[in-house]
Amino acid sequence: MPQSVDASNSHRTMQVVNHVRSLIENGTLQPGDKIPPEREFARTLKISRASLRTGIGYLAAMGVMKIRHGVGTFVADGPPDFGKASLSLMGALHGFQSWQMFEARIILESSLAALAAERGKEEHHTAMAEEVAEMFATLGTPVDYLIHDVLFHRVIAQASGNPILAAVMETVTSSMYDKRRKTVERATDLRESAEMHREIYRAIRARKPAEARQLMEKHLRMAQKAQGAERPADRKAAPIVVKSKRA
Amino acid sequence: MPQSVDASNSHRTMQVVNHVRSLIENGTLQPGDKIPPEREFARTLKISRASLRTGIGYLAAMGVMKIRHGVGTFVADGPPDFGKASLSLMGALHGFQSWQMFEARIILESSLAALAAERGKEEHHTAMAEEVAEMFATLGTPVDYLIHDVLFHRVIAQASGNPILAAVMETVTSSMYDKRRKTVERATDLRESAEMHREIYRAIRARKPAEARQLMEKHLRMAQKAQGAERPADRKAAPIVVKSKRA
DNA sequence: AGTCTTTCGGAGGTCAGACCACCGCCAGTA
DNA sequence: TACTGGCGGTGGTCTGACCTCCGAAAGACT
Repeated sequence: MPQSVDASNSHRTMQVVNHVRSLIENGTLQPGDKIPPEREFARTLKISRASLRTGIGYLAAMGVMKIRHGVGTFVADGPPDFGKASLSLMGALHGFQSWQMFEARIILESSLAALAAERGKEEHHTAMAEEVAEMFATLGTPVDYLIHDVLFHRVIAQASGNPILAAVMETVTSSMYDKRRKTVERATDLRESAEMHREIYRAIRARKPAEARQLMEKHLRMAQKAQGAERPADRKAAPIVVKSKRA
Repeated sequence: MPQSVDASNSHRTMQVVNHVRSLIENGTLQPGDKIPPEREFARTLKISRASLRTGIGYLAAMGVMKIRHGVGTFVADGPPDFGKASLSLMGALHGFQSWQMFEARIILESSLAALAAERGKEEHHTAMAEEVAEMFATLGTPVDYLIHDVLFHRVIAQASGNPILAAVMETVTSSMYDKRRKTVERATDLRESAEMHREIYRAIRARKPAEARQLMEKHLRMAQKAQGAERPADRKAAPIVVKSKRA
């Protein structure tokens, strides 16, 4: 596949996207930078403002740009962020199952935990410890507990030193957030959960990858069970379709 | 979807996105379906055609819709497909390293191989065998070889029975395609590569998850080395930023 | 009759310019 | 000093006309 990008989008849109891409690649545009106002930028590229906006919109949809009404348009600066929304849409569209989400999460996060155990720095350990402490402190308020739970996992992703995997994990987990928030409400054993997080933290801090991986896996499987999202017995295979890359 | 999604997008755009989402969720819109012409759809939603287009563009950027100039706009039907373009953009933006790509790929694909060994159906085995055969048949033409290489890995992803992981893998690998194509040109040991694929196939067919995982990992590590994308010695930690979910 | 060519309608793509909505800042006021 | 109103800049939306592309029906040629 020579080209790249997708065929779906039209000429002008791609023109904008590619222009921005080159600006980023040659360092002219850095994360957090503000791009020129639409009117001006459009004049520069010699296209209408409408077309420019289409292109910018495309980039914003992919999380590369952040638009702030009345302020300006900026290059994304925070941690990489694939379209969070996309997964939930895709889920509805392709009928992703809950157990598949968990499976993906288990695979990603246990590896992430192992990597974090290998590479985590002091500051990561500190951050993790703080979140664990917060979890114990919020055992009484599930909603708050969840926040620190999520944060804890996020720190681990950071500590793994692999932003790609971290971003993927973020995408997957964020699409489960809503469901978790409901489940957490009637959770009875937050204490046990917190305990497990603490163990994971210890394994990572002690630089024991295998142990961290195993504990994380155990933790997530338990969470999966708590949410009744186990994989059902065997299922019919989906029709095997291995499309050529060509559109 | 109560929570965030992203703050980046404006009222009308989200209106369109949410409308389409509900149409998909309640089954009115199926993969492959054609949505009404822009002018008509815009009238239905009581918004301008321009705004409608912004929303549709957003969906298209995320791979949920496919737009065909002069024909119409359709709901994506093929395998799930996160914005292929996005990763390469994000890569340029956040400076993803080659070794990180490989690391992600190794983690994903070895797990995928293990799952495929557990769940692969006859048809998957058949398809894999075919691709392996094709690989041996195209040892002399690297470009063609690569095609079947990619296809082989894709079948494994299919066989894993987890479309989410498959989609993620696809996103990661597709962003490496270009580089691989160059590397393959001067490859001297395609035969060895083909041989490894054959072994992986055997392990999967024999339903030996652990073995399949290990072989896949070995295979990819070798590919990584061939491309000189190993992880350098130790690096400075990135500043730890754990943003709250709230925008 | 069968096939190639032309035409045309429908669908998306682009454009221009006016006007609306939002945010941040600064001057003026209490 | 602290509050408040207004202004300028920036993104958001609308209208409506025109362009380009694709596919199929209609017509012409063999």
